[in-house]
Amino acid sequence: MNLQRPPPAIEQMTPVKRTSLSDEIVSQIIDLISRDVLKPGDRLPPERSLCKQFEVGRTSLREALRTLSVMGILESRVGEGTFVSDDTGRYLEKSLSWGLLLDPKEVKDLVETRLMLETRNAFLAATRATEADLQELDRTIRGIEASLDQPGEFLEFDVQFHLAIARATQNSILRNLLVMIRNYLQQWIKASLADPATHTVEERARMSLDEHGRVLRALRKGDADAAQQAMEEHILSSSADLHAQIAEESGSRQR
Amino acid sequence: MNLQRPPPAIEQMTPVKRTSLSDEIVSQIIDLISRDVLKPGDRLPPERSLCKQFEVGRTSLREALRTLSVMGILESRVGEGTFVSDDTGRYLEKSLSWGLLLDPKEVKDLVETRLMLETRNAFLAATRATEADLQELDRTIRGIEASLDQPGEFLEFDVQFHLAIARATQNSILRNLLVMIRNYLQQWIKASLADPATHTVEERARMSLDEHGRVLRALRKGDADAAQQAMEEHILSSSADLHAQIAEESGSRQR
DNA sequence: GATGTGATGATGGTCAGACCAATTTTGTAT
DNA sequence: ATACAAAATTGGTCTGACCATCATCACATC
Repeated sequence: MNLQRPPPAIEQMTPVKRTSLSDEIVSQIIDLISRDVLKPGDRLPPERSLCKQFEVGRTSLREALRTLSVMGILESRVGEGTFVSDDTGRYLEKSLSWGLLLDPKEVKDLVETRLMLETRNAFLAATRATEADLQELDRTIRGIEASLDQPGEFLEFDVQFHLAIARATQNSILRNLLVMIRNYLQQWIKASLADPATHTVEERARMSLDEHGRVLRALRKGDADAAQQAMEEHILSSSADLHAQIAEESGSRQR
Repeated sequence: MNLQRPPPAIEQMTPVKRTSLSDEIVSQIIDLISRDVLKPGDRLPPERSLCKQFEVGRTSLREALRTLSVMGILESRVGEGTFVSDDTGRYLEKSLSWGLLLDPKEVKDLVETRLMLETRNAFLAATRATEADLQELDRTIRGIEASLDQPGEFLEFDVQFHLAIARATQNSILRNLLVMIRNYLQQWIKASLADPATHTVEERARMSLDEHGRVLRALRKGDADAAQQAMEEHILSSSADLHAQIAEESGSRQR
């Protein structure tokens, strides 16, 4: 049939796609969100209204909403409505709640990817961080200091610190990638904090505080290489516990 | 207002959940897959049969299938049926690409991200590439050499070369990220090849051939630093034309 | 006036039956 | 056997209906 086709699998995602109705709606809504027409927390019109607006049946509309819910972009609550999720990227938690676990190999890849992103972000942030960025970093590090014995809050400030650095790079793509990878790893990070197999929570927290401080000092000096190196040490240090955690769980996969 | 909130975010996921019908089906199917009752490539019974089996309406059944499709676990093709995806675990890359969809993509940021990914991939590939990987790289570089005057084919081999390096890292996440970024940039790369504003197509092609050769030699020697540096030079070199292209078009951005 | 309470409406979740479009399978003619 | 057309299969979509949950508000109670 189709003869001269030597270059077969050029994994492209672009080819013409007979877009189904629901997929069309999905991309429209994503577009609205990315252009800030729809902001996190916003409530969408009720399904029956959207049907008329998109000129589709409720089935297609609901498939689209379902898709976006699975992706963690929307949340539906019966009797209330459908809302734009506060933090997009919760996708992983959903997968996990269904018992879908990443195998250890992929976690290793995630850590490796995170190491690359964090170090590069630190490097770039060192030469681009604005005064506002630095003050934000100050705030988060004080938050870390004040919550050494409260794992929940500590973790939150920890995320904020890394996020602030990502923002300071002024590169939204790098930031997005980092946030995404971080979300994937979040559960293991939580677990490694809760499990005193290696360090106690507070030990780990103090080490983090110290390491974060080093990163921030390098950023303040605008020393890109130092910032990169400090971040690398921090990631490797905090990943060590994580690796132990993974080794522990591998094999005891229930699901 | 709400001051008295000492124990605020004890983010627990335990609360009772009124599982919707479709979610129930989702977890049942996932269970079947994880117990190898359903294997990759297997075809599921038609929807109407599954409805009777689960004793639910087709709506709920389809929502479940849709969910699993979004997660990359199932694939539906009209007229054929629904199949268990060959490689479960694609849900990772899927969500990664969605995350990027949520943000307008700046070319400058894309190039910067690509530089990071390509150099890091080259670095890792130098110590991990198998003999098969290296032979694949040989093949593509010979393809580049043979198509210096055919922009279409040349571009194809160019993509293959970088893809082969990404595979050699043995890190599927890094590979996926690279493919994704590359896809976003592809249109600009094409344009910069077609537009002789800076170099002729063949000049550009010959430079690329040379640079690619340098990268490959470093990989063969297993010299990670050299590979990284060669790749960095290559990306910067090939991005130079691209930047010119962008400067040319800047202002005429649609979307 | 503050507080509980019940009715009402809005909204997401589910169902049943039908039709459409793409694909496969079957049947028939060459 | 081969080629082509008809029929059956299957996922995609539409319509209209009903249910369970939640928000709202008027009303009765204290």
